[in-house]
Amino acid sequence: MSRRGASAAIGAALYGLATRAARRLPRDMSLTSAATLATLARTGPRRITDLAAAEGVTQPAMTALVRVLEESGLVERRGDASDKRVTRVCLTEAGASYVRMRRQAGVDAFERLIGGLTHDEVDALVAALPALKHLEELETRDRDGSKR
Amino acid sequence: MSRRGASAAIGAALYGLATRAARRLPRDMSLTSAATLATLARTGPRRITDLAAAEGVTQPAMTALVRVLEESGLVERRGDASDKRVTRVCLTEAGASYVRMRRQAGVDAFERLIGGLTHDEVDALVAALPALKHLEELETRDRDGSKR
DNA sequence: CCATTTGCATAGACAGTGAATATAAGTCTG
DNA sequence: CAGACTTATATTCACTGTCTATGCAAATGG
Repeated sequence: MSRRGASAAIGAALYGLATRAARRLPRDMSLTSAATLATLARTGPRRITDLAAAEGVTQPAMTALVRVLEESGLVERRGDASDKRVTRVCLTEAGASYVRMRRQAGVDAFERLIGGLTHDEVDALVAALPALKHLEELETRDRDGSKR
Repeated sequence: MSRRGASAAIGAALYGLATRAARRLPRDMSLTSAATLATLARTGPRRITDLAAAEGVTQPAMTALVRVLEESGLVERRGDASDKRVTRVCLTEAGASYVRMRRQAGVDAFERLIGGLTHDEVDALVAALPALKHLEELETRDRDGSKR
């Protein structure tokens, strides 16, 4: 297969898998809220505007979202000493715990599917692990870069 | 790596990739609407209740969703001759075209990311293609099966 | 036939989101 | 250092998507 054809085939397979996986995510919380908690877990406290840009929503939407998360005890608001306009949003222990549980549920769902693969197929995926992790890193960088 | 550890590592990588990909999907339409159109493109005309179960929403939600899609010209309602209660929802040519465009956009996004991989990484993904397609098939079957 | 079941539509309520705007704090300019 | 501008967040209003509860018409089974 040509390199170009390979990209198209891999892209199609990953797109199909990703769209199907997206439909199975738990709906006890909006996708944006879950993504925001995951971002906080990954990068530490952030300001509202920063989070809004990272998740691709407007600032008012993020303000409302943070208010709900705060009422649920998943995040805390903390003022910034050097700039009193700023609200720093911090993950609480309950929030961190929620992120871990949700992530584990997603990983478990994939593990169940992997259980239906042949031994050779699992081996092939193990060999492709560095590539998958690299793709994830490239995606993260691409998103962060294009928003700033 | 043990087979068990392998599943966990692959699951984590795929989950991470899927959740990141989900956030980049176009937002000109709800996830459910896009998924419904994709289901219609994949399996042909379906009745409302059937679509609601397939997408994991209630029947009233699917009724409302189909109404919007119909107003946009992406689907058509057709009565069923043998059972006059039934509404068969059919994809129009415009709807099929939208599904193709959206899918292509998603595939393109992955292709761009794949362009940042090394040659060896691409080779590994090509070798894992059958496994990825098998996973997609397992997921589809799992969802269809658990809802009926 | 009449009661029940099935398939879809409607009504009412609520969460999430965006656009426009308000408020308050910081920063710059002359 | 006073006033204008910019930045960070909050508020308001409207709209969409979803749910639960319910209504209605067609099919089905004694």
